[in-house]
Amino acid sequence: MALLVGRHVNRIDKKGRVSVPKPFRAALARSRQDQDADAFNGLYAFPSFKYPALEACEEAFMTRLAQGLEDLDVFSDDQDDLAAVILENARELPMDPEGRIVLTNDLRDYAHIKSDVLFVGRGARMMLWEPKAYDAQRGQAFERAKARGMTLKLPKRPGASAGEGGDE
Amino acid sequence: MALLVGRHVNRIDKKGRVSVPKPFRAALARSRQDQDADAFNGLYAFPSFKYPALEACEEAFMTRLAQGLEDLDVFSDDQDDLAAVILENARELPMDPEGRIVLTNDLRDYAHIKSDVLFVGRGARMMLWEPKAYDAQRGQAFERAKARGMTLKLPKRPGASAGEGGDE
DNA sequence: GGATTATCCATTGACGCCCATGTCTTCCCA
DNA sequence: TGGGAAGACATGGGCGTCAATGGATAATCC
Repeated sequence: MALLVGRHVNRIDKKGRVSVPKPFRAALARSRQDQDADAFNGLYAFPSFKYPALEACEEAFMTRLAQGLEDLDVFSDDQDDLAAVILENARELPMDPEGRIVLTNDLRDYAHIKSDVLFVGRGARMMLWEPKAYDAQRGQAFERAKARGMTLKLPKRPGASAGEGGDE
Repeated sequence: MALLVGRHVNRIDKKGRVSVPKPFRAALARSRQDQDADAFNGLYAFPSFKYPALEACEEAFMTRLAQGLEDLDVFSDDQDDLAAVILENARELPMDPEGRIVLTNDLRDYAHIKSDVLFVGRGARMMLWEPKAYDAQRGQAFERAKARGMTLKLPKRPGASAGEGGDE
């Protein structure tokens, strides 16, 4: 699985191209080694239904979404609907030799992206934001987490033996 | 898992670099042997919610966080939100051949770090402090611990509403 | 054939790598 | 037991390389 972390801002040129940040490309490339050598080399992008932003991921992740449609044990009906909507609205964005993608107009419009794109690492996937729109949203999320005094409690993974607890 | 212990102060040079204490580097290197040979060589750092300080860890730790988000549960709960906020605010800090990292401006500002960095071992991860801020915080923690001395000795029972921050 | 898309090449600015210096501790031997 | 040498680690700076960006040319689709 790719490990996408942090934020990066890149500019869209007049041909509509924007570089995927190198750390993300590297993480995706590493992840792609474990998969089909002939997997699609690019990103899958679709509108986020929670935010005025885009979600993007590698092929493996989309595959899991598609499988969700076949496996109702894993997904609730609501989630099943969601997966369908996502797949319908998703776009394949091929990457050029320099690691750039071109956002389609519908995607750009949805996220109100004009000249700059903010890439936000979300672990297995990433989000693409109009920078100012993100600022408005993100500050809140950060303050919420802080206010709730949320502590770092790692998800328990079956089989994981790293006995690392929360803080203090 | 890395075992980080003790405190070390190092100076930031005018290029923004600061040496990760040798004992920490050694512990991380040992831990890294057990993982992917091509794992990211550096630290992941993100703001602490509880203190004006930074948390830093190795890739394995961040991967566990990301895996909490990886499942396709779109209706995220508090833990997922937290993981997301952490991942968004985290930064990859690559290590140069001399074992130095460069703190980004946002990270430095958050912890009010200027010229010196205090590295504090925290077991699996470490904290990065402005030295004076740590002293102030530590004094308070000591007083708090002293005041609570008795109750802290009580074993924590599941279901017991230990009005103590911690989990929630 | 015109427009749109993909590959190739050039520029530039940042940062990663290499080497030099400084400082502190430890070890060795008189 | 003290002085000096030597190693280890932190620190400082110069330079080459790479990533982001811009543009030109070649391929593809309608």
